[in-house]
Amino acid sequence: MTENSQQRPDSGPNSHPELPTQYAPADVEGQLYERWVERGYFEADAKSGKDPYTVVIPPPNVTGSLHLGHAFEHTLIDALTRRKRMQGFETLWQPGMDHAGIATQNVVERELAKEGVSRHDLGREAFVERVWQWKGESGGQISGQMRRLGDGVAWNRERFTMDDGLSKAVQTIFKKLYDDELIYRAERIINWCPRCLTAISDIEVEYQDDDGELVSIRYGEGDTAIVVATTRAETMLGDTAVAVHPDDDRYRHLVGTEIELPLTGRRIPVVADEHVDPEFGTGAVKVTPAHDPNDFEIGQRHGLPNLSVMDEHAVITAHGPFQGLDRLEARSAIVGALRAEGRIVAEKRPYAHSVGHCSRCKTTIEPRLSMQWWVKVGPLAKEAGDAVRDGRVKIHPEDMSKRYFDWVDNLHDWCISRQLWWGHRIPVWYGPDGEVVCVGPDEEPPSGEGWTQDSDVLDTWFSSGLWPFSTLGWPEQTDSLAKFYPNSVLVTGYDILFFWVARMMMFGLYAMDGTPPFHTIALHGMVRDQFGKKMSKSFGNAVNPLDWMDAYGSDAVRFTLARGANPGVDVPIGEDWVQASRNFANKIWNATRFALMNGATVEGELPAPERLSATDRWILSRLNEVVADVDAFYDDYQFAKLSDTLFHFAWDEVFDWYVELSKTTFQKGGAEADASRRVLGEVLDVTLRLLHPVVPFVTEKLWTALTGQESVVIADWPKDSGFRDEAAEREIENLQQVVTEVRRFRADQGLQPGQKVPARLELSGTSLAAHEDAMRSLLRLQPAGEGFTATASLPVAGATVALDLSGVIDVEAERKRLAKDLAAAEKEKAQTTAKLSNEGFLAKAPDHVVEKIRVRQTTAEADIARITAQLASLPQG
RNA sequence: GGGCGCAUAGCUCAGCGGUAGAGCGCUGCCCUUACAAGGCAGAUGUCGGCGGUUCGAACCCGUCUGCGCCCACCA
Repeated sequence: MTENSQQRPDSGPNSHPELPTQYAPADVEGQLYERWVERGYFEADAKSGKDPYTVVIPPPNVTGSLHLGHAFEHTLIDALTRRKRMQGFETLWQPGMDHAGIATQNVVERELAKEGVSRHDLGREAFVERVWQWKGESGGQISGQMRRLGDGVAWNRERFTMDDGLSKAVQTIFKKLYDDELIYRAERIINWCPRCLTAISDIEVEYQDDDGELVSIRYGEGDTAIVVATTRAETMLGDTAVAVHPDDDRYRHLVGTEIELPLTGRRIPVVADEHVDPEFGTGAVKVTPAHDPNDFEIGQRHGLPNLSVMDEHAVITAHGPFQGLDRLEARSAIVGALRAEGRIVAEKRPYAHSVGHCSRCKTTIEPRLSMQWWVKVGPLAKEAGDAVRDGRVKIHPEDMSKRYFDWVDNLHDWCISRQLWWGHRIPVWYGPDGEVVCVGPDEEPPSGEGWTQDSDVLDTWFSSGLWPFSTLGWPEQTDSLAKFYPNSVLVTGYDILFFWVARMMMFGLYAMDGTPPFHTIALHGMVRDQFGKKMSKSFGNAVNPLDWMDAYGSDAVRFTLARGANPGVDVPIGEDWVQASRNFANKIWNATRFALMNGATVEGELPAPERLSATDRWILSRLNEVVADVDAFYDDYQFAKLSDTLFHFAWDEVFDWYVELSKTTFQKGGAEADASRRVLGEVLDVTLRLLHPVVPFVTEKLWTALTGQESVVIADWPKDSGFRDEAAEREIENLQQVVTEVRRFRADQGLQPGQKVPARLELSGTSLAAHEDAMRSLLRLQPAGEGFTATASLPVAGATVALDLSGVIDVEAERKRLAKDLAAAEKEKAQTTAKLSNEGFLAKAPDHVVEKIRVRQTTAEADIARITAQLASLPQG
């Protein structure tokens, strides 16, 4: 805290009995949240007669704690659902967590490693027990963070992807897919992580350019010599052919013959295959069907044997001098041996090429031939694409749908089995005589001698793909499922569009008879640091949201995040900005204090417009415009815009102008003051309700103090009453113009803000006459007493403010400033005049634009007259 | 190799055909009885370069340059 935070005592005429001069989030947030939960505000009733509004949480992994990206996502979902709840929907914000198979298993394995224990030391059962233990701790931490953030989730419905109900859902859909022949088992080349010792799916592989070495090796001798190139020399031990293009004249004579494979004493055939690009390299490719996906396909086409030469740890198993070497050791050993034989004809190093890495542990992926379970995605993906194509599901922002189609329309089959211990066990049993039985959820697994269950578990996305309906009780036909499916909107990051969103679409359509899991997919961006850099632990710029919540309050963190949330775009966030949001919360706090101390009220009907001052009519008119704007932004998921709109309306218009103007009104008292107290109450009441979904805590505290009601959580969402008063809006704009102009003059003249100046206001013939007292108060103007001499005369907006600054005024400074303004006004007049004499413009520009230019011209002319008059009124010197 | 996106004030970003905007930062004055986590006033941009369309372009089209992201089985 700075020295400035030294406070005035919280007593005396400016104190409020309950609200101190500074908002202290820590004092209110925790207890408010617990009260909301206790009162059951966030629970959702499946039997309610209200229309449903459903959003599921993108289930956080139970791998640790939430980061700022979660805080961001939760802020958006919470704002959406809080508004809908206030609008009277039966609102469900479904909480839960994801077991996150491989990620969690890795975390727990790392924990064990610290104790010097491997999972194999524990054995499967004990290890899984250990992971459950971890889940308990980590899960508690996560829900604690969610409470701090203010997430209005239905805690009584919390689910976990591994709980009984969801496991049953997994088994049910597995069985259904199996019976429909959309799940099958096959031996293929898969992405193998030699560290995690499991297969992973295509999207779990991250490609990056690594430096390697491209060696060109001569196979065969003399006439039969063919040069092939590789970055993975060790795989040559498993080569079972060399392939060339069928039309390649260079090799035509060799197709069908056999050549010698160096180091092995084996002879391998030369085959012709369309896949080979004759333009690339030498136009000849070594074929290793067991260790490369392309080669595997070539092998299939030509009936080549699949020769595996590495085990699951990527250690060479092929007999000979290289047996037992790790793949990288083997690589250099083999290159060395080939070089010794004079087989290496070229080496290129470094050779940057794209290499796949395990997204969980960054280990280089080894393509490996393996028996795995697969989902046949073709028919499912077709449906998932069509649902978006025909508009049943909308992707927001829309240009993200291109990415979606690109993926859904070009999908390979999905490898769903994982050689892990943490996850849903594959419900398939193998019999002693090679029987394969898929067991449904209500069936007994086959028992007896020799029957064993498949030891693999399912990809974690298999269960999270069911999340929109499994959390509602599916496969049981529950009331909740009937009420809350499909979900209203899915709010999630564009980074898991493929991992999660596409899978939910496929499974939702499949399991729920063609009903897509949600109406809208609202994609948000990634949280970045204040310089737009990706946040990561290794880069040292990752922020624990709790730290900022402790320092500035949850509302401040939420408001900052919401204010940066442009659809689909990454959101940078810095501590300075959180401070600014904290300041905003404090500003709201103090404005409401002011209102309470001055008797603002929400009691009784709002007085009819005829009984209100222009100031009151102006702010009510603006208030309703803001209600309409905010609604439109919410419906379009424009969180940044709605937050910004509220920020500026509250601070600039309500706090800086309306509250300041109301001080004069309250001082004068009478019927106008009474009406104004009611209007101020109304404005704050509505503004706090509008702000509540984004900054729930401070608004709850203040709104209940203002209204005496139970909670803003269950208050009605404001409606645009339709009231507009453009005349009043123009009138206050004029007032603002005059006040600003005179303030500027005062500042330019170096007058102290508090210094009183004698002045005469000429307001007759303008709409500003009623505001004289307010203007005098805002501008520190005294009545023009005896001996008043107007040394400066400021005509603005039809009014004139004459000031007596005898002996104080700096005539030269003012003359200079006016000259500058005059030049600007004259330039403006010239520009607009030119435009208005442009025939093309007049002929083609729309009326409202022409009208706008006319107004600008008129304004410029008025400014010229005003400034000229001001110049003339300056004392000659 | 394909696809998408971005280049606007010192920083991070809105604006996407009719006078250049916000927050933070910056300058000056002020503890004016809601708030110094504040008030008032102010400065700051050939809207990446070059062409084109248009009465008019930060905004549309083409092109170049520099970034970023996604997808892909180039040995």
